[in-house]
Amino acid sequence: MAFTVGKLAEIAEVNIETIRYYERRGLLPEPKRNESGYRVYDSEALNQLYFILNAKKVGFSLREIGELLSLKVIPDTRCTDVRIRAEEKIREIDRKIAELKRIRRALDRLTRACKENAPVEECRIIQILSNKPF
Amino acid sequence: MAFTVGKLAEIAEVNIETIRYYERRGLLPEPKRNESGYRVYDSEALNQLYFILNAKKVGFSLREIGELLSLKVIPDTRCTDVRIRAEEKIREIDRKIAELKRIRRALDRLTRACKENAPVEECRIIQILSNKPF
DNA sequence: CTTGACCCTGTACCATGGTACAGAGGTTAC
DNA sequence: GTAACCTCTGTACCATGGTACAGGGTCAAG
Repeated sequence: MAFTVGKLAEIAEVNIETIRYYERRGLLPEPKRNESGYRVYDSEALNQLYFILNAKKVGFSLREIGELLSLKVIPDTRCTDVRIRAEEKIREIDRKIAELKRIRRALDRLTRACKENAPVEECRIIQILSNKPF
Repeated sequence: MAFTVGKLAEIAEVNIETIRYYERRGLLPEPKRNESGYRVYDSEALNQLYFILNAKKVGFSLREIGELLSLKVIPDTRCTDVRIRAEEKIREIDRKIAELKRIRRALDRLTRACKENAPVEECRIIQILSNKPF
């Protein structure tokens, strides 16, 4: 139930430096220290680390994760406050998907403009991209 | 038909430092200089700058743009060689879209787990994210 | 002939998310 | 008791894509 930083890193499958980095960023609380000044973590710290890693996986930046974590300390915070952020993130992801689809269509048009065997000087893809954007 | 760097920046609507940065990165050729050592650009340089900006917009990194540009100098390059890169980029974008959709679904599940008025200590979103990832 | 608006080079700095030391000290195994 | 391995702090470095000076020179208007 008590880990050193190396053990925590091993369990969470994360670089040891990353843990110290998260601590510096204020995402992990400063842990207790043993007599030699070594960091001593408990399972709560492990869960908070998992939270950071999972929140990252669903698209939150470290700054946003910090904000989510600080909600916990603000008195009278409701689950809704967390949910609102998740919903805003969903909208952000939807915007990104739309943007990527737009790009995908543009690339599709470009590849269709390609006359396979033309020398690169006549490459329609390059020509189109060399024009002033609208 | 001959611009200074400031004029080029104005026409292409890009920061003047960005142009010098692209030159350092080898994306823009070193331009001619006038008697005072000022950079002198022509419309070909403008088109190459447009190419960089447009290629960026369709998702190519500056490194990849450099590779596309160097295709032009390799003898016997065909338009297909450019097209192949565009198609690889399409696949990359498709992977990104799929990943974002996966994330979106995960966030959807999380928000549905939320019991609106629960205090943050009982927040299901936070609880789920605090578990070991699969 | 001075003021303002350019341009030059070189270097430092920004965000983001880490990673990699160096140089010191602590712990464990044989 | 010493080698191998852990941890500590502090700082530097990585990629990516720029942006912002400082401290100089140049040029056009009035």
